[in-house]
Amino acid sequence: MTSTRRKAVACGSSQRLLTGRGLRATSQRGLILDVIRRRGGHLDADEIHREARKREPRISLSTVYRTLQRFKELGLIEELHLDEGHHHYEMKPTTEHHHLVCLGCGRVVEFCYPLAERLKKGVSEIRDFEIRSGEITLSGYCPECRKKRSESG
Amino acid sequence: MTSTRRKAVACGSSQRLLTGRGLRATSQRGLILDVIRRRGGHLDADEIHREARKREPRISLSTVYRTLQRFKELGLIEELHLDEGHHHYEMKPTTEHHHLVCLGCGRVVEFCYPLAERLKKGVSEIRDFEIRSGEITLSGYCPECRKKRSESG
DNA sequence: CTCAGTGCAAAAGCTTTGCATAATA
DNA sequence: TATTATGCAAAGCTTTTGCACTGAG
Repeated sequence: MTSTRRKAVACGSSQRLLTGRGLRATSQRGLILDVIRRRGGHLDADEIHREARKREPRISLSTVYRTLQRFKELGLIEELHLDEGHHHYEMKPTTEHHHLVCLGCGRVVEFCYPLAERLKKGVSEIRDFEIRSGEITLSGYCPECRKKRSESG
Repeated sequence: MTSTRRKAVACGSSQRLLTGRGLRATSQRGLILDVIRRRGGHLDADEIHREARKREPRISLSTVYRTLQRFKELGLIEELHLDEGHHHYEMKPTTEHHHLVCLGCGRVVEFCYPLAERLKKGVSEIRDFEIRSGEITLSGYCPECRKKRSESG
């Protein structure tokens, strides 16, 4: 117990983040958390897996999925439904923000908007609900793509 | 051309709706449009297929998917990203509305909110974008489920 | 030591696609 | 008649699951 022996385990801060919430701190979980945190915005499971593999080549895609699931349950990350076929994930933001996707270049812009707060005031259907989460997804064309479109089409 | 012969084809109004936009009017398309229109709210592809089969048992799921794709491109219907694994579709609403999903019973409540309009005014990141569509998805607990939850622990 | 977590492979959804046939314009 | 649309079956993607093994507590 008092030895100084170390294993490849989730590093300091993430270790506490995990064990403090009843999860075992494994190197994989620490790594996945770090990948999401570092990139800072809407990664999908496959991207997270590819990135994680660079540092721990044997990590499996199922571990990524299972971990994302746990993190989501803990409220550590958020699952986004930006577009079609699959999900994106990002660290739970400290200030509530939402996403705007450019239909031309795929670029994602974030913007702040206190959703629940505003809706609670103005929308009667919502008053009696206990809102747990909310997501705005906008799509449109950014200035550059709008320019390209008007030139070529 | 002047004959009175009729085939099983998309009925009156939907026929014009389709041919007027460069699509061929087929019985399947008319049927699918009718199913979505009648139910009036967030059906998924499989539900549409099952419903359509009651009236035209040979209609295939791929036709449903291909048709939904076309309708979406034409702006006839809207694709919703309410939750996890798959999409929902509904007629393009005349008044802009969004969705609130109960995490307890799965019930979906609609509410009106002129999204783009309000955001354009208040959110600087959005000003230069040409917004094409926007979707708010909220989740939470409805009054009944909240009650159940507080009773059962 | 015990049980949660992992890797692997296989399965399970949902959606798309290739191809021959059928129907529309 | 020239395309476009359909049905069927097969493939493609993303995500989940079963199982034996490993590692955290």
